[in-house]
Amino acid sequence: MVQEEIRKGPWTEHEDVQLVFYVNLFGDRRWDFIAKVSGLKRTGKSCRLRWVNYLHPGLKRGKMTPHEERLVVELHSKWGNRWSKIARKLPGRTDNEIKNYWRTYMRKEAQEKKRPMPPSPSYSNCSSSISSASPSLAADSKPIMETGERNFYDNVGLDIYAVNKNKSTETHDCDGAAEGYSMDEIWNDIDCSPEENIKPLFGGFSEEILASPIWDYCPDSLWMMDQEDSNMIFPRSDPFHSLFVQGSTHFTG
DNA sequence: AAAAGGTTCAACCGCATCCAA
DNA sequence: CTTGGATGCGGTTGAACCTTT
Repeated sequence: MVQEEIRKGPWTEHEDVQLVFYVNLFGDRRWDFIAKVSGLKRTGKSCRLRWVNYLHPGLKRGKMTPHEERLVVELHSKWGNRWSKIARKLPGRTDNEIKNYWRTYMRKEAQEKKRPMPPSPSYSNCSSSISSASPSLAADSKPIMETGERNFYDNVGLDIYAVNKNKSTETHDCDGAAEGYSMDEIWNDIDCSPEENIKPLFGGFSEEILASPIWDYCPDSLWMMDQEDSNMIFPRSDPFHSLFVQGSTHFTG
C-alpha cells in the first residue's frame, strides 16, 4: 500500500476552514472518516485535536479568569492530572489549555518557593491563595487577539456553532455545563451572530471543497444520508439544516 | 537595535479505553 | 471471548512570541 503523505505541524487557515466544514457535515465523532473525506492530509487524530483545542466554537479565548484559575487549582487538588475531567467543569476551556495553564502555574509556584519571600506587606499572604500566585494578575495586559480583529476562528467558528447549538448541547457533558456560568455568555454571543455570517465560509471555499476527494470517496452514497442522517446532524429546526439540504442538492447537481 | 533568556501554546506521541465485528 | 480500529487522555516538545539586558 502506498502510504499517503501525512501533513504535520501548524494548521493553515484553509485547512481549518475545510475541517470546520466537514465537521459540520459529519459531526465531531468520525475523525478518520473526516480526515479521509476532507482531503486534508492529516490524521483523524490530528483533526480531532485541532477541532477540540482550537476550532470548536464553544471555546473561550484569552486568559483564564480568576474564578477559573481558582477552580482549576481546586479541582486539581481533588482529581490530580485528570485534565479532561477538570476541563469539563470549565466550559469553553480545553484539557490542553488547562494543562498548559497548570504547568505555568506550577512553575511560578516553584519559582516563588525558591526565591525567599520578600517581607513586603503588599504581597498578600498565603501560598495556597490562588490569586497570589495567579499568572493572570501579572499578565492581563495582553489582549485576547493582538490585533483586536475578529479572525476566522472567532467569526466562523462561533457562527457555525450557533447553527449547531442544538446538536452540540445534546452531546455536551451536562455536569459541566450545569455549572451555569460563562457558557451563557458564549450562547449569548452566539445568539447575537447574524445568520448571514455563515455564508462567506462556504462561498469562499466551495471550489476547494468540490475538488475534495469526498466525491471520489463516496460518489453516490454520501448524499443518500441527507434525509435521515442530516436530520440527526442538523435537526430540522436547525437553520443549518436548510443550508445542508441546499448544499447537498447543489453539490450533487 | 539586537541578542539572550523566558514563557506560552499548538501540536505530536504513545498508551489506555471503548466498541463493534 | 478476542481482535482491531477509532477515539480519548496525559505527557512532552518545539516554534513563536515576549521581556529583559
